[in-house]
Amino acid sequence: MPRQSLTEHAVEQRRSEILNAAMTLFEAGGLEAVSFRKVAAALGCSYSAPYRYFPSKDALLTAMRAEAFRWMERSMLEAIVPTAPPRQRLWQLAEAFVRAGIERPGRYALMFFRLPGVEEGPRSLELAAAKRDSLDVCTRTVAAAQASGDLKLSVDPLTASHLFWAGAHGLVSLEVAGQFVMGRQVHQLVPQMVRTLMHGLEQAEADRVVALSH
Amino acid sequence: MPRQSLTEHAVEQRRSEILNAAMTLFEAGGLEAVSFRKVAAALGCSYSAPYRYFPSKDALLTAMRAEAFRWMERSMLEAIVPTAPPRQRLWQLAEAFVRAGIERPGRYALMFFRLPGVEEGPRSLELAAAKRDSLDVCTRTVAAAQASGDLKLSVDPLTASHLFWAGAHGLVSLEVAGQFVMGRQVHQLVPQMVRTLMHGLEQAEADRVVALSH
DNA sequence: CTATTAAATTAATAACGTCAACTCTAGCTC
DNA sequence: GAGCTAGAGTTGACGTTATTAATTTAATAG
Repeated sequence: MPRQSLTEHAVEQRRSEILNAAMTLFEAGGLEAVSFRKVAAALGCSYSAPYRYFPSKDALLTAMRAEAFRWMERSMLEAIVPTAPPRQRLWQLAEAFVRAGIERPGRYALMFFRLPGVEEGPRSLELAAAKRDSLDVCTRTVAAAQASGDLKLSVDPLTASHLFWAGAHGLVSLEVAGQFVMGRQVHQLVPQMVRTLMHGLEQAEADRVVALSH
Repeated sequence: MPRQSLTEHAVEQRRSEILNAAMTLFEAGGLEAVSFRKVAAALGCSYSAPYRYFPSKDALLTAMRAEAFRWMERSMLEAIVPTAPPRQRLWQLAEAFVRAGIERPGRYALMFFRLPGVEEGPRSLELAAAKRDSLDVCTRTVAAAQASGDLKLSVDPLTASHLFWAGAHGLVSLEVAGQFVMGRQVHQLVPQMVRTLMHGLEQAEADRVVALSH
């Protein structure tokens, strides 16, 4: 074998350099500020060099989306105080999710918005994994709260976390995607959403109490 | 005055011809299939002609987004049976929302996804109006249900409709934006979401009952 | 008919994604 | 060390795009 190729680590290094440059560009000027040529210019290399690490712009965008999910996962994990009571951890998580989304609408949009075509390629295990992992944070928190007896829900943790996640995402997305929720701050609506969902999912319990008391 | 300019109606006609062509192209091949040149080709005119009706591609995209909201509004209105009990109308609305989103993910994505840059231009009153009107369908339905006494919520109709809308959108968006809700059909989750929100918002009532019964 | 003027076309520019051909260079075999 | 080799990077090119300026077309008022 002739010339030893870059170590796997070095390749990963390059990849993340390119990715970082692309994210910085995106952060500064939105999607239209992201092009192979600008990324390459920022990196001081030729406009075609990044092709060795990302086969297409689509692949670069997909990697950016995965990175956005990882960032959200980190944001949530950092906000959760491990010593806090389980139920409160769920609140911390919701708050972190919303705060992250509002503070960095671009990154947030990257998570959920289909950019290039209509199809979501089945490719990119990386993106799928990043998605799963970030949702898992929510599922685990719910499961922990439920296991500790701090939270009694009428559905399984996965369903509950889907509902929480969707509720929070719906609100943030409405805020991020335009002044839908017009005069109001999502900050006010999200607690309401979480509280309502909690109460609703505990409803079965309450119903039982009502039924018993009759 | 020399050559009479197109009547306002004729201009509107042209605009919607262009818009329809763009939507058809989008429907068939996603965003990347939409370009002034392809639209013009489909219309049989020069690639620069549409510029007289849409000052930029951004403007065309914005109009497409507004059209997507109008479509959603129509879908919901068509699904609501005016003679049905108010509470059931809310269910019909939610179902219609979800069905529309799942059946035409492209159009749905158009509604909520920021396409070009990160900024949502303050321009386009048309888009803002289309957004408002489609949400209004939900708000009015909730308000009617509440006014008729069929639905007793602990919050005002606007807040409630924001929560319903966000909940449904969150789920559909998760489904549309990728296989997030993995093995499950949103069809199952949406009723759960609506039911949970309803129960949660009626919780105050239930709590009162519980309190009274003690 | 002529002047006027909106509408439409053409030509041109700059940027883009992508690819093929090329150069360069570090290491392997001998 | 000489020469080969393959991977990393560069350049040039092609086709497409959005957008603008210059130009042409055509209809109507006088």
